[in-house]
Amino acid sequence: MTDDPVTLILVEDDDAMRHSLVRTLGQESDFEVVADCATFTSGAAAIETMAARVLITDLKLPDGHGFDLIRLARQQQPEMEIMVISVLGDEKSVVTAISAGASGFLLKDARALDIVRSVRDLIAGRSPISTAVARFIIRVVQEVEAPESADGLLTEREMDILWGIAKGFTYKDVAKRLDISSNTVPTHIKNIYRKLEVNSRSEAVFEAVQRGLIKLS
Amino acid sequence: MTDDPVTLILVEDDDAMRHSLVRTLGQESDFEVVADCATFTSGAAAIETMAARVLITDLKLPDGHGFDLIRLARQQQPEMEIMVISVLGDEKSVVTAISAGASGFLLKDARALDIVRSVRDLIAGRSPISTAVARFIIRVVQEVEAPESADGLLTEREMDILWGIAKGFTYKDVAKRLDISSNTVPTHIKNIYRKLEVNSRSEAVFEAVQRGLIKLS
DNA sequence: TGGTAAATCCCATAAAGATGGGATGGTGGC
DNA sequence: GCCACCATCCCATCTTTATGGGATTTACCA
Repeated sequence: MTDDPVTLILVEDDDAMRHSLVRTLGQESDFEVVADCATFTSGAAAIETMAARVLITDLKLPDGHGFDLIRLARQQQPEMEIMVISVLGDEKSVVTAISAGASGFLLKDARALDIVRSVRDLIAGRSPISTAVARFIIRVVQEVEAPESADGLLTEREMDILWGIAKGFTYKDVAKRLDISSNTVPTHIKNIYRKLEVNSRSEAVFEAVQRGLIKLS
Repeated sequence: MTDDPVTLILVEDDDAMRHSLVRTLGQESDFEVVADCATFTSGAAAIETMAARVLITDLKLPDGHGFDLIRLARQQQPEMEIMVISVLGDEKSVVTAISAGASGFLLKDARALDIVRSVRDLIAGRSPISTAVARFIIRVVQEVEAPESADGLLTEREMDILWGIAKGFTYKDVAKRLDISSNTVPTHIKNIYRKLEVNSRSEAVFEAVQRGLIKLS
């Protein structure tokens, strides 16, 4: 079967590296490098003017940041898969690139074979990531999904009340929803304030979110 | 140089798979499998009684969940590197395992060579992750670190006010802090409410946090 | 130049909240 | 059996909010 070729836009300022990539990728019969750019400007122009399946970009470009290129691509062509090939493997670069929209991240020491396979991984919905940078990504996940710390501080009933005020309900509304007297609500509120060391609804909500007592969305 | 051997605890209920792993890992002269267990119970016992550099575990065990084994290991031996080798590659399993403390995650189709190299990656502080599961991890990072979306919705001044009410200040307090009339504050509040489509301070705070307008901590 | 948006100020009123007090019944541990 | 904690209810008072109006200045953009 002759599928549509996999179209690629390549942005890499180092000439030797770029030529090498073009050659490597070009040897694949079903790959087609539709644009190879050495600058942020030309890369942005390519993204804005021609459709492609994959964007491969460096992060350090002479006239702009690769991050912005990634964001532009996300905006212009949401279906495009984005892979970073960079020497920058520090935590900030990695996390920023990923959160900007990159789905793959290879360090520049990757070999030719790895790159072709990585592109195939990418278009198959997988995410090729150099092991050296993956640790940074994992750390983010661990920190974020962790907040099992502060629980049990508030009682179940107090959580109900808290949820109600986060949603902007009045005492009366909350009382009606929980089917209790509207006189009872202020009592719980008082206890919540004492426990969270606050003294207003908005501060309580903020504090509760910060402590992970209230789950967003 | 003769370093200390890399000690490993292996937990895998499938006999064939476990024997294969023991054989593969044992062939490395500097590896030492100090315990190979087929159940959650024996795995937990091993973690609690003997020190090891690396834990390799399956997720699906006959008498308990691999997640709990990971948490136990984190608790008992924080320095231990944890790698999951599993057939379960769904989003929930992956994210749960990672946030529980795993630093590596291989699907079971990985070849012998990959496993040895992955263990070496792991003890070197890197994170071997199968490309197929890496996408899930990336998605978490993208969702979490993303909130660059709704910005510019509120003006700078409105953000000042919003920050004030999140901190529990009254209109008067906010006015004093920003050195404006206390009559001006309600005006901004009204505009904030309109823009966020809410009608109380607490709801505004909640909505603002949810939209990423207010950064926590 | 005219229009729009931001930021400031003012006033008034009804609604809701914050906070003090006190009280009852149930549950679970020591 | 007593004590601590939870959940419930009641009341009163003062403060703060929510919301409606209307107004001015500045600044930027079409």
